[in-house]
Amino acid sequence: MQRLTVLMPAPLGCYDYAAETDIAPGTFVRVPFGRKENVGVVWDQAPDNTIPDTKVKSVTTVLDIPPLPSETIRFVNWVAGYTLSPLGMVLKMALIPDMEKESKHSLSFAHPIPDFQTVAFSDAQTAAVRKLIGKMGQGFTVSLLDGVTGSGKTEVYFEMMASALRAQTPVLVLLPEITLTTAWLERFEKRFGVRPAVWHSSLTPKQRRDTWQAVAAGQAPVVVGARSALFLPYQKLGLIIVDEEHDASFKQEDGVLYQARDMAIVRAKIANCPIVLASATPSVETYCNVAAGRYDHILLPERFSGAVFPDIHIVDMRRKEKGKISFISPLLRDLLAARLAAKEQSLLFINRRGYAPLILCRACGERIQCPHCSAWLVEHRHQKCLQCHHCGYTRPVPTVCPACQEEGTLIACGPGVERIEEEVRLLFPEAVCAAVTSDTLADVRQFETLLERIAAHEIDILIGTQMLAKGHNFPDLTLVGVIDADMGLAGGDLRASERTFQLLHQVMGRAGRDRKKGEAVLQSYCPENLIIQALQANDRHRFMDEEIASREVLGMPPFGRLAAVIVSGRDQNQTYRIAADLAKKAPYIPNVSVLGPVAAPLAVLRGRYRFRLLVKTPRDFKLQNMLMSWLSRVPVPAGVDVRLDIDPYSFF
DNA sequence: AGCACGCCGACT
DNA sequence: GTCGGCGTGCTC
Repeated sequence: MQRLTVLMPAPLGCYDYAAETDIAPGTFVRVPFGRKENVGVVWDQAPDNTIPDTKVKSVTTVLDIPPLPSETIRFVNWVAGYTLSPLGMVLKMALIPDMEKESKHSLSFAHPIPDFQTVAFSDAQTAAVRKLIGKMGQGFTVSLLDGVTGSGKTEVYFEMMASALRAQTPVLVLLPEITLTTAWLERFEKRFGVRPAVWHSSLTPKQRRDTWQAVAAGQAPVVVGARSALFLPYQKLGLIIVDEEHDASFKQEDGVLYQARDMAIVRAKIANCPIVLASATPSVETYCNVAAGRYDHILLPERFSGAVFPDIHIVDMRRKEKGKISFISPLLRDLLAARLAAKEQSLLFINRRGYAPLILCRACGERIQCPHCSAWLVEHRHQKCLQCHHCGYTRPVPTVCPACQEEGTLIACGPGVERIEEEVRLLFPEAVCAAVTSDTLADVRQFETLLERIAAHEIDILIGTQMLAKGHNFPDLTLVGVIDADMGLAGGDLRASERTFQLLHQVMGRAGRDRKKGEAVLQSYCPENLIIQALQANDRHRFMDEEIASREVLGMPPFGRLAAVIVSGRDQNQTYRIAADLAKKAPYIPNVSVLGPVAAPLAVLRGRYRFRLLVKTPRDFKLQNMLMSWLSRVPVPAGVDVRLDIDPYSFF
């Protein structure tokens, strides 16, 4: 009898089992677990000799499923160790729900044709292509493909993919979920003659199963997916592309907390293959890695096909005439009118859903709050209700103030998409406008229908959130208005400036992508802000250099490392006691600081009180070991939850 | 994560 | 007197 370890897709570690013969790691097995039977994977960990033989049960069946590749096993181990998540939780991300269910016909994706379409390149693009292709088959390398919107980044990395396809090695392309649209897939099909395999959260169970099995069988030459596609069972990856590398949505914020861009680099290292990060506005982290010589920098300097960055007008909203409640400045109004006259399209960007972010009583000052979260309720006039954007709580709009019972004293404060839409309809009743937020579009299908309507010029003025900011090319769109350019800076967290800069740069890039030169209007209450200035000058380096300098002075990432400890519970006092106990028992290590606890910015979320501690360490510090030994010395009662977020992006 | 066991409120 | 609420504890 052999003893081996089996890992199951549950928030647990490995369990020991007995088997007649040795079974190779990666093999799928069925094992008794509690009073049930589970599917698990034979793991590469050593058995635990402290478990007596009497407790060890036997493997029931060896399943006829292609074994998990050893690279996937190593990757799962690495991610679990880095994020301090239970191994089985990470394994779960690498499997599909009904592992035993067999697809009727094992699906294989058509092989993309490397030379299906030949593309004419500029000199800069040709040089970039040559450099990138030179990295194929040379082992692990990281390159930043850095080029503004319209510089032809996609076409350039398509050439590198063609090279991987000729070498018969699978390719993974990671995209932010929102960019993964028909438009991207059509571009791929035009270049390679077939559609790639796709992987994202809204696949049906059958599509999921078919695709997983095709990847495992080596029958998916190209997979295009959102972050979870990293965990598919690739046999021998030849290339990874991470497009829109700076996008904050690569950070998974629930379950296992991981940064998919960073994990993609780890995955490439394990596969010993090249990885390319592509962006028009690289993240501070990536920029620093380039500066330090860790990543190769491949620059595409100009906009391809003569497209140019728009002319930018800054409007100081502080000089607005008193008493007049208008969110659209006279300049923006005039430019919108000119676009309508010229039969061109405009986009108004406001990154806030609903009608107004706050309802205030002008008699008693009451602000209507969510009963479960420390957040204001947002008025949604279309749905005739107030909503909490954090927990989903909904209530009707009250007619009297809930605090002082006065009638007709409640006023809506600040703008949201719906309110801007209302103002636009008032100003331009003849224009066709469309509000675009996650509440007006139920699914990907509707979003794509809308994109088609925009492309067909059925809409004159678009009003929307960041859904509209990313990677959609509308040739007739020549004006972008940013209603509140300072909005994203309010929270003041580590990456607020960076995110705002990237988002505004991206949304302004929507204006005048082809031929026509566009215009952009930035409405700001703080026009002297560096971000606004750098955007106006179209000078990314000015912003980045300053941002990097300030991170360096403060020892913030990537010059130092951060980990957040989030303590939550229904009992405020008990929760705080645990958080305080953690702070008291924090180890003293030179250059390592433990800050807090402080009430989280969202102090109550879904009825749970939340306190945060922040660990700040030097760049090369072994954060995980310190966290593990620290937390093991603090007993946590049931009802209180302690979560770790390594390299946090969100500070709520 | 499941799925038990276990101890307190409204029902035949 | 039982049915069932979900709090806590275990699964090799």
